[in-house]
Amino acid sequence: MNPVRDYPEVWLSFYRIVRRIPRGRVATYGQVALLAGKPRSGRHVGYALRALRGTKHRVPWQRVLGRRGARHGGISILDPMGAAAQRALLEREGVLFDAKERVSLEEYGWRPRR
DNA sequence: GACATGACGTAAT
DNA sequence: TATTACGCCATGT
Repeated sequence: MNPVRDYPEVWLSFYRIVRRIPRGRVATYGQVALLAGKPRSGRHVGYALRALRGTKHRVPWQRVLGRRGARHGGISILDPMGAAAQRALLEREGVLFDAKERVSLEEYGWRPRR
């Protein structure tokens, strides 16, 4: 069975959005939720992405960050190993973190048209 | 159905 | 800028 296909439809809509985030750019959970038509379901984007651990998929989950302020994003994964993995993946595609473990959304934020 | 949980976000302090 | 408080809502129990 396909581990992704069998997830709830809401989650699939999140995955569709996340797949559109280009290499080297990042989005926030709230942004993904908004684009998926669920303005106040940012938390659930995290749920959906967490469910991908250890599965075969093509979802660039590392490009989704939590809001750390008006212009910054940061890792929200609770598991330290997962957090380190996310940072490593992002740095490998050119996304740099500042001294406070934050990413500038001005610089790396994904700004989709429509 | 009630209740707790959580990879969130915003406003208030 | 940092911390706290609270709203939100799909899932799992």
